[in-house]
Order: sequence, then structure tokens, then C-alpha cells
Amino acid sequence: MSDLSPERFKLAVTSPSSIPESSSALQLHHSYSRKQKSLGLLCTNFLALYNREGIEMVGLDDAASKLGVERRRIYDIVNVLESVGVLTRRAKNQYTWKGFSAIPGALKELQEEGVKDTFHRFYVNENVKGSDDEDDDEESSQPHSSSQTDSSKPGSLPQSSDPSKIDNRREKSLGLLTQNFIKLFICSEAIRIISLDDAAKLLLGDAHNTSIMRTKVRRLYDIANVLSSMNLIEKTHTLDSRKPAFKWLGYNGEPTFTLSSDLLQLESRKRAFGTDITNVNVKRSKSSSSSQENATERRLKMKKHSTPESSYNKSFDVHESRHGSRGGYHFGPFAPGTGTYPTAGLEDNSRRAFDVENLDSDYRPSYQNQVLKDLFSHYMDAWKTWFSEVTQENPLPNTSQHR
DNA sequence: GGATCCCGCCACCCG
DNA sequence: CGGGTGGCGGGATCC
Repeated sequence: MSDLSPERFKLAVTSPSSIPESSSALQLHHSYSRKQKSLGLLCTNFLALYNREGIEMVGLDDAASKLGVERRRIYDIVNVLESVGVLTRRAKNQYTWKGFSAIPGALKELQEEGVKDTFHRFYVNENVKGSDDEDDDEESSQPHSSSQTDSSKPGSLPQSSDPSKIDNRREKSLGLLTQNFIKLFICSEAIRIISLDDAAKLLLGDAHNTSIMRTKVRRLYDIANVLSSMNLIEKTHTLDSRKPAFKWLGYNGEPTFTLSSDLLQLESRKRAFGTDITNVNVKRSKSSSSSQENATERRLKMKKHSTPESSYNKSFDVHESRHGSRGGYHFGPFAPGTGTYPTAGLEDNSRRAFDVENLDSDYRPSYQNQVLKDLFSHYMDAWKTWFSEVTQENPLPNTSQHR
């Protein structure tokens, strides 16, 4: 009982009031702020904590306590990080840190897988279920119309012996969802920007059931948050409508944060390490009287600005792929003619003249569902438009690397 | 009013 | 069985 008292966790952390600069910071301490507890922020801190030299093991307990959050949240982060190779499960509660350098390889694999199963598998043939190499997870969770036996309301009988239940678990994991989400971008040139709603529809065999959709979208938000903090994607909005959506940025080299106390300091300000523990006691409750405090906390993403030395400037400029110690990594072998994104490496435009028109027929995944076909067509059109514009404006892009 | 998405209950899995 | 995992979705927040 008494042990429930959050008081015991009180840390002598320098008053969170350091939240800073902005306006009336003198506002009341508490004030539950959802933003300060976002998965994205947590992930940023997680990375700041482990993405450094010397790190090779990551313990969940350790992470949870250091970051001042419940374990549950760590699982979320770890699962998506693992899906892109940054981490690998070693044993229970134990992960091996692979680092950002493992991302290229992981993406490459996803891309290949994607071309193979996620897309082709659909219409080429029911896939050869026979040789199940195991190798690695996957098993795209595609067609499965999710339990057709109107599972909606299982009601009753917990039929523990539900066979489909077994891998159904894995099938719905955050990790797999993350991989499939990423595949949407790297396996299809047509999708450069996508709203989570559309992503959910595409990833789900079909959109129907509103409830399923909502849940899927929630998960995608979770994923998007951590991928954003890794700078693999970025939030924007669709070109046409004003709908919010995400853009694939891809991996642009190790952030190499040589960060030391500097960044950490900054981090602690964004999401005071120990402070949140204190927050635990302030969990959201509508009952917070006089909730007039505008928790003006600077989001100050470590965008552009950035310290002189710690060049973590996530400049996604154009210099990409090309030489890369071991095997250049390039996105897009799936791309029609080349394998380069006009955006990223507008270096080779010679092959850019490929037959855009022919594209959809060759690279469009064929979903049985009409809705999805339309959806994809929509993306395809948008892409064509965008592509031709880019091509026009940069008939012959000079070399990106001016070094 | 939607877009977001935190929180934590509780089903699962595995030793 | 017990404890580590981690789906899932209610409902609070943000904008």
C-alpha cells in the first residue's frame, strides 16, 4: 500500500522548471502533458542513451528505469527498432545493440522480401507454401481477411485451441507491422507520402471494419513516432488534400552523434529523465482543476540547428548512397528504370526516361479488392505527376556531391 | 471535431 | 504456475 506512493520516487532532479525559455514557464509544475510522454520523445531519449560507442547490450529493465517509464513502453520501442535491425533480441530482457549501421541491410532485405511476397505473391500464384525456410520472420500478413469466422465477437468460449491464434499473434505484432509499413515505401516508387489511414487500408487486406481500422491506425501512429525520431520518416501532409501523412526519408548515414553531455542535456530538458517519474503521479485525469497552464514546452527538435561539433544535423541532403564502405546501399532496385529516387540521388538521369506509363502494370501490387486498387492507382497518378515535375525541373541535375 | 496516441488491463507465451 | 511480453482499444489531449 504505502509502496504505491509515488513520493518515494521523487528525485532531486533539477527542477523541471528548466523547461525553459518559452513564455510563462513559471507555470505550475505538474500539468499533464501528453507530448512529454510521447513514444517519439521516449525513443529519442532511448537512442541518445544507447546509440553510442561501447554499447552492445541493452537491458529492458535498465532502459525502463533510466528513462523513467514503465516497461510496457520500452517494448514498443524495442519492437520497432528490432524490425529495422537496430536491435536484436538476445534473451529475455536482453537485447544486443546493433546500431544504425544495421539499418541499410535490414531495409535491403525488407525490400527484397517485399518485392517477393508482399507484392508478387499476391497475384502470381498463391506462393509456394512448401519450403518454409525460416530464416526470419516475415510471412506477410496480407490477405488474411483476419478470421473470417466472424471473429468480431468471439463471445464466450475462449477456445484456447484456436490454431489460427498461434501465429496470429506474430502476425499482428508491432514489429511486423513496422516492416510492412516500411515496405510500402521502399517497395513501391509510387508511394512517397502516405497517410496512415491509407497505409492501414493497404496493409490490412481490406478496410472494412472500422474498429479494426482504428486499431491499426493507432499502431501506425506508434510506429510513425519512433520511425520519426529515427528520422526515417517525416510528417507532412498529402499533396492534394491537406491530410496529414508521412514521407519516407530513408537512412542517410549514421547520425554519429558524438554527442556527449551536450545533447544529453538537451534531451533531459525535452523530457526530463527523472522528471517523468514524477509525472507518473500526474497521470492524466480530467479532474485537474484550473488546467489553464499552457504547457509551453519547446519541442525544439534537434533539427537543423545543432551543435557545432555534434553534427547530428539530419541533413537529408542529396548525397546519399554511392560509396558506402561495404556495398553501396541504394534504395530502389524496385524502381522501374534505375534504383534511385529522383529526390535523393538525382545523379543519373539518363535512365530516367523509362516508360512511366507502363509502370503501373508492372509494379502495381494487385489487390483483389477494388478499393485498394483505386487507392493504389491514386498514388500512382500522384507519383507520375510528381515525377514528371521533378524531371522537368531538373533535367540534368548536377552532381549532388559537391565536395 | 478530427487527428493523435497514452495508458495499462489482461491475454499469451515460455520456462 | 509465475513472470516476461505485448495486443488492444478506451478515452484524454492536442490542434
